[in-house]
Amino acid sequence: MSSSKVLRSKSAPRGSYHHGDLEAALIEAAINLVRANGPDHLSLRAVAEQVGVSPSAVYHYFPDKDSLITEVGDQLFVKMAMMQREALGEIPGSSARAAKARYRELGRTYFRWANSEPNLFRLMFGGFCKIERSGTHEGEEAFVMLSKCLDDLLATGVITATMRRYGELISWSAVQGASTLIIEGIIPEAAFEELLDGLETAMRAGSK
Amino acid sequence: MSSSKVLRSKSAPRGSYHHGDLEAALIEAAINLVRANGPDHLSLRAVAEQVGVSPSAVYHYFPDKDSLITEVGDQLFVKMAMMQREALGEIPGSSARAAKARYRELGRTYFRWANSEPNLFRLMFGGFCKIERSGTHEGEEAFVMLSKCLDDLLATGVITATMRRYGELISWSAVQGASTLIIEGIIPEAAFEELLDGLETAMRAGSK
DNA sequence: TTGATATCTGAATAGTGTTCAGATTATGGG
DNA sequence: CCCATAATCTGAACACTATTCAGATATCAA
Repeated sequence: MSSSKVLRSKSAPRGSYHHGDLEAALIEAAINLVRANGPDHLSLRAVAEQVGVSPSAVYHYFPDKDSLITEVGDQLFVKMAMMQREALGEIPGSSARAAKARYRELGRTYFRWANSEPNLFRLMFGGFCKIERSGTHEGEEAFVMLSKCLDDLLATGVITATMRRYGELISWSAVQGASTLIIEGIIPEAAFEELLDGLETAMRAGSK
Repeated sequence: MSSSKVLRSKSAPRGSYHHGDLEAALIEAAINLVRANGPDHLSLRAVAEQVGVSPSAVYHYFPDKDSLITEVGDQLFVKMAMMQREALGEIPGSSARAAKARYRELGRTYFRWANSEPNLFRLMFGGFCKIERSGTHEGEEAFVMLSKCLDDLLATGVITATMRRYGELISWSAVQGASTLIIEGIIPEAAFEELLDGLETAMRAGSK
């Protein structure tokens, strides 16, 4: 089959030998191919063809295929944090009601991302990208947003101090797990809202 | 490199043209290769070579590579349920203490499986195997074990009736999610015991 | 304009999933 | 026992993959 539409960055001279911003174009093409075909089934040659470049050109920017995938994963984590930030921005206020709404929206955004782009979610959490992690998440934006959200829930009396201690771990784990179980067809989609209900109930009255 | 030790089922005539129980041998070899190299990077030809058979022989038992992987996934789910059953069997008694111990051991077994064989866990929950699921889990053994465990916790007054309602969903999701986050190196291993503490605290006194 | 350097190509190698005609072995009926 | 038939497996082929490397092409600095 003939190569379909070729993607070039806006600042790239069309038809020139040099591409302009090949690295970014390769990552973008890889994201689209993973989205369509899954993280396994990603072909380096298909990525190169999408961009309109020879397969070996890729090796000037990435030592191998796994490095490209890892870079893609990195960008996806950034993108996901951006969505969380945007979601939180739309719910201002310091009332208990607002704090609860922020907490749920944080979870919903996480799940919506997983459910709308399951293949990207699988790439992020399926052992494909080897990102070196600190282990502690005090600096990472998404974790900080969740922490602040829990602080607000504690301050407005929605959750107990005891449960505040487990807040990040339980919330993150449960939302991550439910997302996986749902996109893999193991539990129904409607289970997610039920999980949020359960989480809120659980955190509300964990024994002090 | 020369093909290493060839695996044949015990009842197979060594060196004969026919294998004996090729299907089972192929699945076993596939499991070992996935365990070592990850669900991506599984090679049909490597599976065939392990068993000492030509690549095309595989196609007499599986229409394609994905079908073999799906079959492997199926068996892994059975194996996992078996481990849960064994773990529960070692904790008899109807006291609250025993019920709590069973609940924790159910979670620990789930996590131990994931943490000791991350590549098999990734195969099961990474979108590799296309298993057709009912959606409801009333018949599935692992789910039933968790349900009974929660019934005992309710009967012995460890958890409230309100939280009993969310028991399966929260427990399963949280354990699944924590397992993923830990084996992918996103949170530390020690977080799992902390999660169990948090779960128990949360379920103990959810508002009635 | 002229090196020097960054960027990309073309061809080659080794390995992949999959198909299919045919070789080999087992099985059941006479 | 022997033979036809069916089950099982092989070998070669095809199109595809990641990766390497010598060399072609473009950009940039002097």
